[in-house]
Amino acid sequence: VPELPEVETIRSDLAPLVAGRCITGVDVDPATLPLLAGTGVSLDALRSSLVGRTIRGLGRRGKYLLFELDDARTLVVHLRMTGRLLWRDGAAPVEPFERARLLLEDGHHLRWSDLRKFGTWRIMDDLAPLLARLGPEPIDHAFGLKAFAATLSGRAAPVKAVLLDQRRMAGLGNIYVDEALFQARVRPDTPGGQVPPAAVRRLHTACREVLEQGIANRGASFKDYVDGQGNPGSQHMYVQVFRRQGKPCYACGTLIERTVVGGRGTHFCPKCQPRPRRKGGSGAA
DNA sequence: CGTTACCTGAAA
DNA sequence: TTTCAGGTAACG
Repeated sequence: VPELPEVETIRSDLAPLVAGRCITGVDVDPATLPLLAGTGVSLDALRSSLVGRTIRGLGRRGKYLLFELDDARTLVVHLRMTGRLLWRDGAAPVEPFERARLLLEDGHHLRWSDLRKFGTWRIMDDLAPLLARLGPEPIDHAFGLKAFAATLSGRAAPVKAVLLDQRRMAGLGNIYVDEALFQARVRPDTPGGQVPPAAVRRLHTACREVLEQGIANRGASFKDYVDGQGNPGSQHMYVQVFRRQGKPCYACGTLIERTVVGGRGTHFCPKCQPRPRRKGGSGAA
């Protein structure tokens, strides 16, 4: 249940282990294959794309992991809700909910575990169509306030929905969005276009900071997420609002509330994150 | 734009 | 037994 910090942690764990290694085999549970690789993709086709290829490097864009292959193609992996990629000795026991594995020349395996089978592996010749669907990285300092403000400007959708939309910016998910909105003191259901300018500035900074904190803490392990070695992160110990409904706000003591915004469970402090004043308050706070 | 479906297990 | 889950694509 990986968002940008969790995917980045896995990437940084696995990159030095897989770089320069040749793939010597691929196994996939037949019942999972059409969900994992796409309907109509045979195991033979997947093997012919991967076996014999050397992994040049491991990249990331948004929540996608990019295994760069030596034939200029890319194995694009998305973990969705419960996907895991685990670096294991070839003799290690089968993982819980293991659905696939990549065999590497040094005897290690990358084990793919995915309880809910939502995760995907796709071989892509050209990443352009994928990248075109993704907005900028919120942690990229080149993604400035002006561009950020433009994504919110004029939008009627709740600011939370805008921040979750991977086409506008890529990498935030439900945990970090709630945390960023708390840090910026913005109520999640505020229409994007009605977030006051000062709050837009705070939110721009908050999105970067919560993601960077998540990376520093190696991700949030509420339930399913583990890193590339199978170890949990610690970011869940430091969340301010996510899944803290009914508990006191660390800043003011008011009880955290839970609602649904954009179809997602949403957590906020009703006092620290007030509704913006609608009339006469359109100027900077 | 909001809602539904995809899949499975844990928790209520 | 029912509801819920950190994601996204496909609906209406």
